[in-house]
Amino acid sequence: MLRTEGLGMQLYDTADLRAELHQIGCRLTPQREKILKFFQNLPQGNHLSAEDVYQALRQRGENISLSTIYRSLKLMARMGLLRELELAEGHKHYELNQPYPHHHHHLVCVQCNRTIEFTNTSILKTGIKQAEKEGLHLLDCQLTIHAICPEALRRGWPSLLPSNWVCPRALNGTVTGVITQN
Amino acid sequence: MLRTEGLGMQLYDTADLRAELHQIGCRLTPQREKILKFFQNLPQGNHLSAEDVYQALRQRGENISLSTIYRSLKLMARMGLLRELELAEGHKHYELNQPYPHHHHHLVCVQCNRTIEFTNTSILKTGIKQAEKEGLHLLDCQLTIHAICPEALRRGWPSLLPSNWVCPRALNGTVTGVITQN
DNA sequence: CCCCTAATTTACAATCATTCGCAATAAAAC
DNA sequence: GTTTTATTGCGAATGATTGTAAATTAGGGG
Ligand SMILES: [Mn+2]
Ligand SMILES: [Mn+2]
Ligand SMILES: [Zn+2]
Ligand SMILES: [Zn+2]
Repeated sequence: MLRTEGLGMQLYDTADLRAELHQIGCRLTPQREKILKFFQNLPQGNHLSAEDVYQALRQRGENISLSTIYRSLKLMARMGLLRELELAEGHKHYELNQPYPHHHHHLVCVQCNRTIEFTNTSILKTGIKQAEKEGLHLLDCQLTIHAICPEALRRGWPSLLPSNWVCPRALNGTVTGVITQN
Repeated sequence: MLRTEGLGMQLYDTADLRAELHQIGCRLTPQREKILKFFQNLPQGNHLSAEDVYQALRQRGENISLSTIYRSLKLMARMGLLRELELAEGHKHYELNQPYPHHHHHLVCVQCNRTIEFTNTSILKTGIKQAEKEGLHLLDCQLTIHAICPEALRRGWPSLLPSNWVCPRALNGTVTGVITQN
């Protein structure tokens, strides 16, 4: 569910989580609590796969099974606590769902997967309007801009690039935490 | 590559396809030609998986292997002839890439997968602007609005719905061909 | 036309993310 | 505490997609 309050999920505590879980007939478990807390303490701009979350928690000594990670991520995405993203990599990524005005979108290079976040309020308005027009309840609204680094283009993309070729921009990591204004 | 000419892909014929394939060191094969023609003759609003394309062509007596379908769809998406869509179903969908002003976006119910297309010119402008700002080459730009039918909400979503429950709206098919104006 | 070479197709195996089945465990309602 | 039923964890299963290697074919140059 798209959250329209002005507060971030950081202020969403254990009691709130329990309440919201109970509302839909679910229970608060240590696993669910830890997973949500983990996302709440993650720096902005991280987009993690289920496997990423699994490894990160395991390193902290938490031993939550991968199945449970998958189940929890899906549940929390449905509940609107997390956002499920389809970037360009063959697996889903998750981030904390930050309501308006922190709601944002993604620009991603299909070659190096570098991902840049940006905000744009009119897009959310479009989503609200379209859902209302069709009589549906809005859950999320994501503009994904697929792009390609000029370095890759010069090397012959969209033909196959040499399998060992890595986009130089990928070196800064595949994710930037900077949210640029529209 | 995002195509900005005013013509639809319908007017993209065999010679054009050959030329564009040769430009990137690829060959024109009967398989590729048939797959593109298939999409060019598909009614607006269809979003097909690789398996869908495979079955449809097979029914027409064309025997193209599933592997080839996968590879061709990916190649043509890279070339900008097709658009690769991440709707809500666990597999990719493809449609003919219609350049501006036919460029459109999708509103999809995460329960019944009903998909509604709509146009909005300002979103494409946003995509162009963001890609330029970051110095990347724009490929595609898709607003995907995730929503839920009120019928599903009333039945308890986001808790698990009875496994046999089907959204009544799914009966009209999961896709509508109508493009509504923004 | 014919030849040559590299691109492509094909059948099939393999991979990878994700889900499922089920016995064991543990919330939370009473 | 007891009971109920959601949840976990494990391994197996699934399903979309990709890889492999041999056979085929497109298309450029004679
Ligand atoms: Mn993000
Ligand atoms: Mn469409
Ligand atoms: Zn790149
Ligand atoms: Zn629905």
